[in-house]
Amino acid sequence: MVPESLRRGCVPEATVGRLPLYLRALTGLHDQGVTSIASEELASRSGVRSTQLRKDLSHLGSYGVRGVGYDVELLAAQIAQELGLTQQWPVVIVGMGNLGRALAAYGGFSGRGFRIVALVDDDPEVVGTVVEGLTVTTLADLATKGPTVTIGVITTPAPAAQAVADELVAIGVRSLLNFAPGHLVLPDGVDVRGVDLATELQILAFHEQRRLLAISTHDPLSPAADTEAIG
Amino acid sequence: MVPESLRRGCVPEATVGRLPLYLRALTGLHDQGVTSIASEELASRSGVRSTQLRKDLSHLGSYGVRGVGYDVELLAAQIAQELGLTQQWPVVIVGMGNLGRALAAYGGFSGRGFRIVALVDDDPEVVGTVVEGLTVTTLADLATKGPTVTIGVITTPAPAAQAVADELVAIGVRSLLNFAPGHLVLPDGVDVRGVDLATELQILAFHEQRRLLAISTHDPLSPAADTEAIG
DNA sequence: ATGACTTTGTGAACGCTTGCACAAAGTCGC
DNA sequence: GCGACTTTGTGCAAGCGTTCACAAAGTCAT
Repeated sequence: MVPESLRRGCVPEATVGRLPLYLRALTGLHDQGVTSIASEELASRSGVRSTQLRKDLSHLGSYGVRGVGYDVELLAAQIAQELGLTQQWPVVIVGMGNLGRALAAYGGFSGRGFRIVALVDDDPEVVGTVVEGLTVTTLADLATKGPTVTIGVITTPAPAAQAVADELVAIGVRSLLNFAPGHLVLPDGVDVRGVDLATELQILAFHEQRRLLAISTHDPLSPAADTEAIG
Repeated sequence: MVPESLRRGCVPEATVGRLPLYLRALTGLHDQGVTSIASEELASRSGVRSTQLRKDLSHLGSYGVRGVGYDVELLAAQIAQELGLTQQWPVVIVGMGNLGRALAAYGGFSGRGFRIVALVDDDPEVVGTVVEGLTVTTLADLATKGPTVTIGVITTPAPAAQAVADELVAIGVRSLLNFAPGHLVLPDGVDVRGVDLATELQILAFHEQRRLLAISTHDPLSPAADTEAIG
């Protein structure tokens, strides 16, 4: 019942970030009828090195068989338990714009440990309408007569995000996934993960520029430093 | 013209990931009419420590004034240049489902260094329709008669993502932002960033479970399990 | 049963990232 | 002009994460 990791000590944050990768690869293998897999193969399907995979799994306990590999089903169950996916976490999406609707329509929630139990917006035109089988409510209604929610997903415009986050915390939500650009300041104990399109693109742009500069810098004007460093 | 960092050595990856945060905070300050800011204040608005902010900025060069702080406009310009945002990178979105449309409608692209120049789908019903002022084309048409694109955003269902990525790389795209779950395997030199809703939620679930277990483990029953598991 | 082979699990080394302490360098009041 | 004060920039140490090398522990053919 209690995850192995609580006995073996805590799981490093970097490992936690990769467990979902492994779990996804494992469920894919399971669907293909594969019952056993070696760390080398599972690692390449997850995009990591096999040594890293093994060390990550070692934080959960020893569920592999030396000389053979891992039982797909068993390992998937262990990771799912570690991630707390044996139960269904109730999720609320706040902000029924394009993105909020896209997420509400996304089917990958249920069956993976999450269920959308409420949709929220502040536009009177939108409140009361039915989206994906759920009636959109206001935040106030969610607080008073809505279902209990554990995870809040914020898909509002940036200016509203902080106020929404504050209200969600006020009704007991401790885990937030924020799609609005900007940094939320919240009390300790609240877990926020930000997903920001602009940030991701800008990181790509940085590397893209590096590629271009690396090429164009081949013609000389500043070569003195470079050539010394190489040759 | 050439960013300062090319002379001062390379910028750490962790720093690159935070530069967009600083840039966003700075543009916000600029809009409010603030012209100068100290590292302490800028750091708290970005959600990092001031020492970290200063070290990050030191990789770009010295643009602060001791005793005063940073010139908002100048620093923003420096970061923008470092990230390669002085030009407009042409972006294609592949997959005109809910998420693809949401991204196409998102206004935060232009003015921040990116411009959507093409929308792609493979559904004959969708190809030819106009979304956000752009006519949806096929990948084949993009390759032959489409505009040049530098960054590809993949919002297709998971099974199609790998094939789409391969085709994008074939027409010269070297930077991909993948919203489809799963790991893309691509040649060296291609930069992929994955954004996965399920992964983010599962990381939140992990911490949420930790919180709950930390409370429920206060009552004793589990210590026995320890001895059993070990012996 | 046994030896060759495969694969896991892990201690140790390495590199990257963060945080600290402090010197350097400026402003501001007088 | 000058001293007190503020804030930046950076060498250094601690912590975290990744990779390497290898022993431990199993399978499989014979």
